[in-house]
Amino acid sequence: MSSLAPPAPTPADAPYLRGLNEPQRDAVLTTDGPVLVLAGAGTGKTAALTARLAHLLYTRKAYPSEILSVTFTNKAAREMRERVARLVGDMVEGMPWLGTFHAIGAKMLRRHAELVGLQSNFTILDTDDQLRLLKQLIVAANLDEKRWPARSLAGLIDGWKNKGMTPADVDAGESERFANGRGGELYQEYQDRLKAVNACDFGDLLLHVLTILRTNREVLQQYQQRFRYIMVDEYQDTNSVQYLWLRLLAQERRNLCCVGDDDQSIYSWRGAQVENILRFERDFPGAKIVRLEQNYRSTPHILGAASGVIAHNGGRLGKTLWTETDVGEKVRVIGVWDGPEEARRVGEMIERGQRDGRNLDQFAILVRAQHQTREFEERFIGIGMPYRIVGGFRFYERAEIRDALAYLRVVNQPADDLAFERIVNVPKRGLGDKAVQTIHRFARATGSSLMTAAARILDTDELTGAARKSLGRLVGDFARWRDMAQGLPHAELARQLLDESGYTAMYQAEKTAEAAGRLENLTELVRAMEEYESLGAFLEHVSLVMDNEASAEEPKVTIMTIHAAKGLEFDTVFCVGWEEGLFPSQRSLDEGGTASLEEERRLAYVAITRARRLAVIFHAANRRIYGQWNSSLPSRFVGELPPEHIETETTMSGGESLWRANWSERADPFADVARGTGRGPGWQRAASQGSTFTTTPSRVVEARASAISLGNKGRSDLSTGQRVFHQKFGYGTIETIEGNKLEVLFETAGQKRVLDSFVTPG
DNA sequence: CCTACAAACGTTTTT
DNA sequence: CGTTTGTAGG
Repeated sequence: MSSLAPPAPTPADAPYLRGLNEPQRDAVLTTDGPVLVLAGAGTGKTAALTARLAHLLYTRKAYPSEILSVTFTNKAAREMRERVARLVGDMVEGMPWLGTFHAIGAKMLRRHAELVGLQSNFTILDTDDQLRLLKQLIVAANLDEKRWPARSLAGLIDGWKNKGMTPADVDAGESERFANGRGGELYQEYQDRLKAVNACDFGDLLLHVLTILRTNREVLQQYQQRFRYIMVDEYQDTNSVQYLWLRLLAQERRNLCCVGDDDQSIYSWRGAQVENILRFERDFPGAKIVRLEQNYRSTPHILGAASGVIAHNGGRLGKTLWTETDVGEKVRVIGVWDGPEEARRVGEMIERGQRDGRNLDQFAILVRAQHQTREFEERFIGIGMPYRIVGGFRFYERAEIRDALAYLRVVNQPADDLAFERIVNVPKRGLGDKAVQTIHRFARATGSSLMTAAARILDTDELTGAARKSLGRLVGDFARWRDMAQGLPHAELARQLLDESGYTAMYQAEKTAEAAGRLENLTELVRAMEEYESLGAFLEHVSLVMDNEASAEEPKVTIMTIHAAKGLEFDTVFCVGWEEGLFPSQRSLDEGGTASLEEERRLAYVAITRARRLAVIFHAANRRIYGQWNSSLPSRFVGELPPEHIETETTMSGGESLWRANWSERADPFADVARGTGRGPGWQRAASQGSTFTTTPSRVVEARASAISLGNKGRSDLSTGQRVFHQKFGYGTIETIEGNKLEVLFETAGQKRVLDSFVTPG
């Protein structure tokens, strides 16, 4: 720590305090003891947080490595790192514990993996791998995968993990939620399988660490000592594991500073507990509460509109946002006929803004659900308006990226069965279901990995000529790539691997725009690899951190979900689709009760408060859902906007009274037009919609894995001259036995070499 | 084993 | 409506 910054200046005129208001300074300077910073939207939360970090470093209250600083998203972590660097320079380099919960969890878990039965080079599964594995378990448990989809089991397990529950904690009642009470059992099996392949999923990164902290006093103490100060961003989004984690770590020194806004809690569906923030004072007695209420972002009308909506929620900690900026424009509320018109109007307003010299980067369209982006995409393509859609598929979620990573994972760790399975027949090399099943069966019987099983099977006649040749080539290729990995820079290795495996050729042959895009992504992937020390380091990064970094090219309109917009701000914000059933979403209305309606309302609050200068809210009278036209009512949130802060307009004849009447549900002026037939007259030139969230199935049927390794030892129940049955070759007589390999003279198939695990005494 | 076609199926938000 | 998943034929 020789490179520490200049001696601490007197706090009052420290550079990092410049421009901070009273409460912000308070938050920065109250370093010891528990602190809760209630930071309303746009109140300079990040500024305060980074200044606080700088303050701790500057005054040498802690070394960079002694501060635990967690954020929720990678973007937030990156931003904080950058901003701290601006204040304290390279010192930020020495902050290994600044990152997302998951990244920090992974780091800790790698150090203590053996305490939960993993090796430190464990792989982190993506959702796709996770689902494939669960599906296998469900099929193996003789369950109908239609009736009990892997997806819902994944959701359940995720929920349990978010609550800090290991399989042992799942009681009968919880277990009942899947396959008539077999939920807990499947959870246990899943964890066993993960351990067997030395892998863990996202939830494990937190849960395993919690288990380690709970069961290993020395480890806990070590971290309690190390982290002199703990800071948590977006505290309202923390779930139970994260909460338990923090409580354990902060217990000793009690220097915990949490920053959050209960009104912006929008992740309860992912296990986040607003209660965490609501009960902070009880959890940490003597906690200091700091309120940041001066808003530096929006105009009074925007704040007034947002506050009016959120005021309908109960159980808030309560804040009064105020601002010194000019009144500005009222929030515009525009009622349109249908979705396409909504897109058209938004486009026109942006074009007008452009003519007034505004940059396209200053506009954002905020949607409730991903599929709403289509309408705008179509319209913008039509009028040549540059746009960017944030969210959707992350870079590392794209098929080609995951395939490429799977290849690298197998090179890195040949026992990575899930990765192997993913690419064994990609590109198509004649190793279909049947071949994979054979490999699987053998791997299971011998307790070895798929790669090992594949290599052994080559010495037999289990696979037919073509498949055997193909598999042999693949196994040989991997052996060669593993050798190459020793000498070659890993980016170069990846390049050659993708080439020699025929993977790039597969897309080159396609000659579609989509394939070209995929090839580009692969190039990008290889390029990104160059920045990492080792293949292992890269794989870690990619599974945790890599996201679509919108390379700032030309200015574009941003289209994204409200969730994705949290923490961002734009000059002009279009809040679209404010209709009952869409926003608030039907689902939240159906199942969640008031709690989830309030969460929707917080979303509305988040959406409006993204705007600096102008917020425009749209609602359409007709919308197409599943290709069917439906008439829709304006969202109840529209009615909750204080009239003095809004200006309404409607493009339909009859003026605003139309939708007001509509909303009150007395007379529905559109009823006979649209509702009756479900199909209106001539307005359906609308865009399509749909969704893209389903995964490629793998049809590997597998029984439960045997934990016993047979190695090369043969079975004791077989002897030469014995009659045996083989699924493919029928009955035959054993001629020779060599370890686990048999020479059998089959009655119809003739002499074959087979593996003992494939025959039964017959 | 692969390709072509039909039939369900699903639509919130994501580290 | 679009997608993915299952089935029949080559």
